[in-house]
Amino acid sequence: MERRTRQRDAIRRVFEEAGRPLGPTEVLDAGRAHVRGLGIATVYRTIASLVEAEWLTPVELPGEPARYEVAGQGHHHHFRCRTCARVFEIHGCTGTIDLHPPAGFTIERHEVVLYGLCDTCAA
Amino acid sequence: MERRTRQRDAIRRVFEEAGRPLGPTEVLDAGRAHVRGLGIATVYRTIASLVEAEWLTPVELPGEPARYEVAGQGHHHHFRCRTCARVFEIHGCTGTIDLHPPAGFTIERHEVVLYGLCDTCAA
DNA sequence: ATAGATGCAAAGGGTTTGCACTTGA
DNA sequence: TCAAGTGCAAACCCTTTGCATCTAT
Repeated sequence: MERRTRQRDAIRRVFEEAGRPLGPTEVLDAGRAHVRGLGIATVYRTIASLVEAEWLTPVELPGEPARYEVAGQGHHHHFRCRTCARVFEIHGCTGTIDLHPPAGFTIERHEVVLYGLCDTCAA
Repeated sequence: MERRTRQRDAIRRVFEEAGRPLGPTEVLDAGRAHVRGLGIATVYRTIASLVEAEWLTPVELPGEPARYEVAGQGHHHHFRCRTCARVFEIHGCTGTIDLHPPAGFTIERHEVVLYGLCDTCAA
């Protein structure tokens, strides 16, 4: 991520305007509105360097290709709509999980993924 | 899943003896100890029909190919060892998660995945 | 000018499918 | 017997990589 290019500006802008985690194909589609001929390889390479630069964070859900969101948003969970398949960030979730692992197992972290209907699809 | 074959017996046995979720490659490797020349396509097809028959349940973890476990074990979470990458079933976990989704969002279910060190790798 | 970035196409990994051969009932 | 099941190889999908071309500095 050394030079500033139209492609990279467009890809960053797509993430900023989306406000939710996006997959490479979603980025490609939205990015082509800004840069005609944008290639999928450029999307993947740019995402990789933005993750490396900690400007993006990977969001991985079970059984699906990785999405990415703008980094630095603090602790939150992710919500996937079962109808439109879009993923949203859910802030303000609290809760505790009491873990009783088998003897000898050490739990270092956990991931929580929520599923349901988003506002648009529920309407 | 209409005929009984050496391959299918071997694959079911591999799952029963493993006692933890297995991926197709793990099944292939273990299955070849019982049936020489076992093919990966047969593993995939047999897993698919065992899932269809509800004898197996898919276990999907973020960013990884699906694993499968013997069905009918009630509610439990999954634990992935960061060192050996094996996945274990964790029963007896309790906890609550207070969810405060945005207005209009409906949460129907959630998934929890635990990460850490298994007993063997911690030793 | 020139090294970094891009786009295309080919290559990679995991999974699925087509097809001729094998085998269970 | 003969349709279901198997193994191989090719096809697929998503992602990464090689390479000639383009471009920001």
